[in-house]
This record gives sequence, C-alpha cells and structure tokens, in this order.
Amino acid sequence: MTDPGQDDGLRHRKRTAAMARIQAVALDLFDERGYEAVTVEQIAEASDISPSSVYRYFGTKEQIVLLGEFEFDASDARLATVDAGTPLEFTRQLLRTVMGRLVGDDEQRTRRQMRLVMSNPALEVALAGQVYAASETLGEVFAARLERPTDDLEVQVLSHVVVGALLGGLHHWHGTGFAGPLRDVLDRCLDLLERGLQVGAPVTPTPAPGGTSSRPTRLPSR
Amino acid sequence: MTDPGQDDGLRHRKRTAAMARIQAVALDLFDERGYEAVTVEQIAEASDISPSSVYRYFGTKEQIVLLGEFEFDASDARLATVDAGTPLEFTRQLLRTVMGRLVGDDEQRTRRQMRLVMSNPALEVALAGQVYAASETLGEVFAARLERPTDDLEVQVLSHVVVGALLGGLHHWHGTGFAGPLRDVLDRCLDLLERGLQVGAPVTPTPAPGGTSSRPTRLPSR
DNA sequence: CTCTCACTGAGAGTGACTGTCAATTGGTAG
DNA sequence: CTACCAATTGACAGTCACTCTCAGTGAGAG
Repeated sequence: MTDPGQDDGLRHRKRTAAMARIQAVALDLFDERGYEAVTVEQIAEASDISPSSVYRYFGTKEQIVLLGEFEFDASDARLATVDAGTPLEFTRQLLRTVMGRLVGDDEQRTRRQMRLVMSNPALEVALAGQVYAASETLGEVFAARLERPTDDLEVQVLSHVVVGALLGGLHHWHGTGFAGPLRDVLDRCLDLLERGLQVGAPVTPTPAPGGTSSRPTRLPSR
Repeated sequence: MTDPGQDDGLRHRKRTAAMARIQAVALDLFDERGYEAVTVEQIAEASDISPSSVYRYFGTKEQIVLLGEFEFDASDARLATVDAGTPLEFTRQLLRTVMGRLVGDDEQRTRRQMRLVMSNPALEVALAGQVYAASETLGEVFAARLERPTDDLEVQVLSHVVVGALLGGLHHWHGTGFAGPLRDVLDRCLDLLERGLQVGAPVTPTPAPGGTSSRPTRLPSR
C-alpha cells in the first residue's frame, strides 16, 4: 500500500460520490414525504446502493441529515492554526476555520437541513446530541489552552454557554425564517456574550465564591 | 366520573406504584448488566407488568431513566408563583420551585441516574434532547415575561445560555465525583453568569450592533 | 349489584440497526 | 498483462425498540 488515509484514489472518490448521492436523494425524499415516512431501505434503493452500505457510511438514519454539520474534532490539525485571545475570539475563528461548512459555503443547504431538523422530534434530539458533544470537545480545547482541568467548573460552564449561545442563535435564525446570513447571527450571539448578556446588571459583583480559581480568562495563543 | 385529573383514587395510585416499581427494577438491572444489555421486555417481566404498559407509562426506554428529571412545563401553575427580578434570579427560584426533584430531595437517586446517563451514549443524547427542550420552554417563559417575541435573538441566546450553564454544572458535578450538593454547584453556575463569565473582559463593550433592542433585561414580576 | 368505560395485556407487525460471510473490485507487485 | 492481496460491498438473518389493534378486566358511579 502506498499511504493509508490518502484522500485521492478511485476507491475514496467513489465512496465520497456515493455518500453525496445518498444525502441528496435522501433530502429530496424527506422533503417530499417526511422524515419518518421514508425508510433507509427506500433511500438505499433510490441511490442504487445496498442498505448495508448506507449504514456503513452514515451509521444512523439521522446522520444522513446531520453528518459533519455541527461537529468538530479536537485533534483537527487546523485547530493549532487558530490563534486567538479570549475564548470568544477563539470561538469566532473556530467557526470560520474548522466549521466553515456551517457558516460558509452552501448556506442554502444548511437552511434546508435546519427546516428538516426542526420539523422532526427525532432529528431535533439528534441535533441536540451532536451539539452537546461539541460542548464536550470545546471544553477539552478550552481546558488545554487555559491550562485548567477539563472538569473545572468555569471551563465546563464556559464551553456549554458558548455552544448554548450558538444554538440559541440557530433557533433565532430558523424562527425568523433564516433572516440574514447565519454567520452574522452567530457573530451577534458571541457579541452578546462578550457584553456579559446584561442579565445580571443590578447584582453587585460578588467577590468570587470558592471556585477553583478566577484569574482573567484569556486564552494563551500557542 | 367525579373529576378527571384527580391525584387520588385506587387507579391512579396503582399506576404511580407501578411506575415507581418499574423505575427501581430497571435501574437495578441497568447497574447490574448495563443499559444496552437489558431489554424492555426483561424490565417488564421483572416488574410483573406487560411490555405494553411500560411503553404506555414511559414512552421510550430512555424515559424510564430520565422521566421528569430534567424537564419543566411552561403551563405549570407554580410558575405564576415565582416572582423574581432578573432572569437569573428567576431561574434560581425556578430550580427550587418547579425542579425541586433535581436539586432537592433524593440527591442520591440523581447521582445514580447521572452515572448511568454518562456511561451510555444513547442516554446522553436523550438527556441532551431533554435539556434543549427545556431551553425552548424557558425561552417561552422569558419571552412572555420580558414582553418580547419568542424568536428574539436575546431571548433565545439567554435561555440557551442559562440552560447551557446548568448543563455545564451538571458535567462538572459528575466529573468531580459529585462533590458537594448539586444545588450549590448550580448556584455557582448562575453566579458565574451574573458576573458576566469574565470571558470578554479585555474587549471594549461595543455600542450594541443592529439587534432587536437592548434595554436592561429585568423580568417584570407578575 | 350492575353498568360502563378507562386501562391492561396479548399478539402481530414495522423498521432501525448489527453481525456475518461470500463475492467483488481497486491497488499493487511481478 | 496478470496474479495477488486487502479493502469494500451486498445479501441475509437476527435483535430489539416501538406501534397498533383488540378483547378482557376491574375501578368507579349510580
């Protein structure tokens, strides 16, 4: 073998083409008849592929819709190239660098997926699971860069809050009929976080309870 | 019929007892053999009840573990009695008033559930779904009290952020071997939000981009 | 005591998903 | 070009969560 894990080669290209075809066919069928009403077997048949392979490619029926859209990988090489100050600045760059598929090209496709996901409970739950997994990963990244334990309260709250804010933005985007580019909406979500959400304004800043520590939270850029 | 929706009566008591028995039996079996390895049919048999009824009671296998634990109802009568200033103060009271089961009595049970949930991907996803459903509901409550549309960006971000913070706390609690009462952990999460998370500190507060509006976010108490 | 109807249990059926195995096909060395 | 190897595929059988239907039963009302 030449070099395992190569991205070229007929084999790999066929696989990628098949996956794209399956996704396109499936989205059409889902739009036409509804997610529940379409079986994986029907998708397979309409895609000229065996049901076995559909499962090999996507794992679950939900992943035919969601695959790769709302996840990122802590070991992604591009992560090292992201070099930012605060966790929020870091997150901003992350969205562009590693999750470009979500905020960048082919937004039309993302709208179609969102409409589909929001119209089906099973897909909503699957999306929540995906997003939640992203919180975990983001927590690990934050922990590493802030040099704190992964289970640190502030790290966990921070990562989940950031992801929550973005998910809130996604809901807003969907609820307003996809008004404006998703990229701008998510940017405004991070703006809100940076401004402290203005939700605790009247409360006098308490002198920090017995947490792990509370030095200013700035990400060291590697 | 005397009064539908009554909480007494032999019928209702039987149902409640059966559900409690099923949950107890199921948790034992899950701890013993693992969640995946136990079938609903086995749970039903060990509980002296038909599989049909298990599904009637809980709907899904996951709900046998999760039912009622991480959800709340926007039409809950007790909501009206919660009367607080900022959304975070409101959330604090909410946890005690409506979700007492989570932060209050029988914390031992909650630990057992958390351990189980965190050890199984399917349950983790189900929990995430439950939690994000709570975001939706909380968003509706915030929107109503702040007199803003439900899809308002700040409302959505706020509700998802609050729920995210609590979920982060839950992870911290689990990751640290359930150190201290859950109630205190969740309180510290809300404290962090009140202090603005200190994550955007070095950034000069931008003069508010073209959002929907940005008056001080204080909940009117009904 | 009797009527009634909500709830229960039994059973059949659907579809997502898994594991196995033989056939096939792309990549490579001779 | 050919032979070989390894990865991939499709066919098939099986499991299990979950749904639907329907007849039987027991709680509750008069």
